[in-house]
Amino acid sequence: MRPEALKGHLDALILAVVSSGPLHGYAIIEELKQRSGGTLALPEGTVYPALHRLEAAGLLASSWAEKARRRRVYRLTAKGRRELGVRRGEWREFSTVVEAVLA
Amino acid sequence: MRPEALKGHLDALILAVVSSGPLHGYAIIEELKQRSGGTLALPEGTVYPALHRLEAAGLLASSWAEKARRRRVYRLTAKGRRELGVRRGEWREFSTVVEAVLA
DNA sequence: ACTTGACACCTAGCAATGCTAGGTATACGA
DNA sequence: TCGTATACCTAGCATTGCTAGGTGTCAAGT
Repeated sequence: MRPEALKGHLDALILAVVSSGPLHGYAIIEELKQRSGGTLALPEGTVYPALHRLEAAGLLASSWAEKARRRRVYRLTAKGRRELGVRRGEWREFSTVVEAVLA
Repeated sequence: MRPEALKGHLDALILAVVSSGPLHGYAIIEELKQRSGGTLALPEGTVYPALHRLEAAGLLASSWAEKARRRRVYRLTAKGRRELGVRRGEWREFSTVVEAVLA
């Protein structure tokens, strides 16, 4: 899969993963790999900046884990949850349109 | 729909539209609007550069229409037809993955 | 005759974003 | 001890859709 295919949709995927419960960055990468059956093996250089972007936008909030390894744990904010809903709707519309044109 | 959603998928949409028969640029824009039920109202500044890109990549070929208005008519090359097949497959995979993660 | 709008093409420069490639550091098993 | 996995980070690049501007033709309305 070309990397460009993901553009504009990564944020929604991350929000969806974090909506199941707080996760740290590395675990988010693993979870994306898992849920996609291995297809979505995103490099850290893709995901970490995206997390910072989402936090700056107020859609995620983070804190350093007290124990164990140095981990920044992200959780969904109320705004992030609303945005996830919007993005899911947008995905519906987008995929419907693409299907219609490609068919 | 955010414009970024389209990124990386526009080429496939254009190839699909042209695969039904040669069309000039403006008509391609109209056809995309039509097939998407009005959702895909793409500005010329998006489509024309994309057409040049696709022609430079050897996926489309063009010629000026002899009669009537000044029109550059695009048609699919053999390479373009193959690429369209690849892109359709890629879309399948991509949308499956997104569904799996968003669900 | 003039004006408006649709048709039809083009491009420079911008903004967003995923990736490459590099860096740092800890923990654990061979 | 040495490699591998875990875990974080960033600068700079390449791609790409869009904005905003430009040119010109043609038909219809006033």
